[in-house]
Amino acid sequence: MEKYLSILQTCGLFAGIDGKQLLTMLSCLGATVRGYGKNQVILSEGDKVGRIGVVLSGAVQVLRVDYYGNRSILTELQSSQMFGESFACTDIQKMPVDVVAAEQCEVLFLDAKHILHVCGNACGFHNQLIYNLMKVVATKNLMVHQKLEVISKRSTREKLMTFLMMQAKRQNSNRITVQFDRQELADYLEVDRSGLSAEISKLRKAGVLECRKNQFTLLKEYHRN
Amino acid sequence: MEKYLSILQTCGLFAGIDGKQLLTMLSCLGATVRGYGKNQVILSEGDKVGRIGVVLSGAVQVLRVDYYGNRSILTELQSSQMFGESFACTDIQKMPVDVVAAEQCEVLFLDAKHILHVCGNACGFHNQLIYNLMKVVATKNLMVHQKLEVISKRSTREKLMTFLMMQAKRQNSNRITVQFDRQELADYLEVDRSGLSAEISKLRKAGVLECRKNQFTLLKEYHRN
DNA sequence: CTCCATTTGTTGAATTTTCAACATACTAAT
DNA sequence: ATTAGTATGTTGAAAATTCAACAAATGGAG
Repeated sequence: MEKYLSILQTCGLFAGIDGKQLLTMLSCLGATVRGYGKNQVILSEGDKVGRIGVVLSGAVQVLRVDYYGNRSILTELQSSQMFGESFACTDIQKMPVDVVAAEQCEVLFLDAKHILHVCGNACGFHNQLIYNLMKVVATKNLMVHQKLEVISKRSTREKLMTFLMMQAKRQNSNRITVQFDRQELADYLEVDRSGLSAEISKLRKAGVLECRKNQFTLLKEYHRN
Repeated sequence: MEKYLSILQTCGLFAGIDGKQLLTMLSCLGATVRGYGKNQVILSEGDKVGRIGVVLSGAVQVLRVDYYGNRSILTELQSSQMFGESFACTDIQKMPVDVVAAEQCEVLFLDAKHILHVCGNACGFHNQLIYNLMKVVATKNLMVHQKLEVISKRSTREKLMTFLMMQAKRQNSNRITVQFDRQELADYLEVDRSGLSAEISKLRKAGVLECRKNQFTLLKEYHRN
C-alpha cells in the first residue's frame, strides 16, 4: 500500500491524517486494490452499494446508459478522486450508475460500513473520517449541481459555452484542456455529436473560440444571442 | 421553539436526538425562525453561504434564473426538509441558487459553522449531528442525481414520463400528485410549457395517462417509441 | 510510408422543440 | 352570477436538434 500513500494523502477522505496512521487505517477499512483496462466496467448499475472507490491512477467515468443505449456521462474522475461514497452514505441498496475505466487505471476500494460505523478497534480517527467524508459528499453535490447548470441550458451552443466557461474558471485560464473526446463531450452535454461539431465550427468562424483537438481557447467575452 | 418540535424531530438532521436535547441544541446552533409569503425570496444567488434552512411549514423552491430570465426549478422542499446544507459544507462562499417561498411558509435557520465545528459548550451530540448531516447531504446528492436522470432525456415526452414514473415509484402508486403547476413543471423539466401541454394531450389521447390538473394517472406500462 | 481504424467535420432531411398568439377553462372575489 | 385574472390547451411558423451518410483528418501498427 505504501506506494499509493502520496496519492491517498491528497484524497479528501484522508485530509488531516498523517501517513503512518493512514496506513493503519487502510487495513482497518478493508482496503483492496485492483487494476482495470480501458473501458472495463468497475461497477455496474444495480450492483450492491457498499464499497467506496478511490482512483489511484488513470481515470474513471461515472455514467448511465438508458434503454436505447444512449450514454450519459455524469463525470470523469482523476486520481485521488472518489466514487460510490455518496450512494454508500444513503439507504439505497443498488448503484444507480455505472463506473467504467476511462483509461488503464488502478482503484482502491474501502468498505463503507467501516467508515460509517465505528469499529471495535476504536481507532481514534473515525470522527475525522466522517467529517472528511461529509465534505467530500458535499463537494460532489456541488459538482452535480454544476453539471445540472450546464445541461439545464436549452441549446447545444449554450451548453457548450457554459461548460467551457466553467472549466476556464476552474482551470483559471482561457485555454481549456477538455478530458473528453467529441463523442464523450456530447454524451456529457447530452447533445448530438455531429450537432456539437457543427456548433464548434460556427463558434470558431464567429471568432468566439479556437479549438485544436480537445484544446479549446475562449477568445472573447461571450454574450449569448 | 417548542411548537416546532414535532416537525423538527422528523428532520434528518436531528435523527436520533430526543426532544429535550433538541431544544437545548437549537439555541446552541443559533436557531432563528422567520416567515415568508408566497414568491418571497428567502436566499438569493450570491448570498453568503453559512446558514442552513429547515422548512417548518409550507414549501420552498430551490431554483436558478439565467441571464434571460429562464427559470430552472431544481427542487421543491416540503416541511422538515433542509436547504443550504450542501453548500455550507463546502468551501464555496456564495450561494449558487435562489431559494424562494413556493407558498406561505416558515423557515428555521441554523448557523452551519456551529454544526461543523465543535462548540465550546461541548454539547455531546456533535458527532451525531455531523453524521446526520452527512446522510442528509448524501441523500440530497441522490435527489440531484434523479433530477439529472430526468433532464438527461432528450425529448419532452421522455422527460415527462421519466419524471412521472419516478414519482409513481416514490409515491408507490399509479396516481401521482405533482407539486407543480404546468409552468413550474416545465421549468423543472427544462422544456417549453406549451410543448409540455401538447405532449400531455398526446399521451392522454394515446391512452398512456390521464391528467386532471396536477393529478396524473399512469394507465399502462410505458414502452418508449 | 502505407494502410487501417478511429475520430472529427460537414451536410441536408426529418423530427422536435420553441415561440407567439390566441382560445378555453378555471378560480377567487365582488 | 359576473368578472377579472390566472392557468392550461391548441395551433402554426420558425428555429434548433437529431439522424444518417459520407468526407476529411488523425493516429498507430506493420
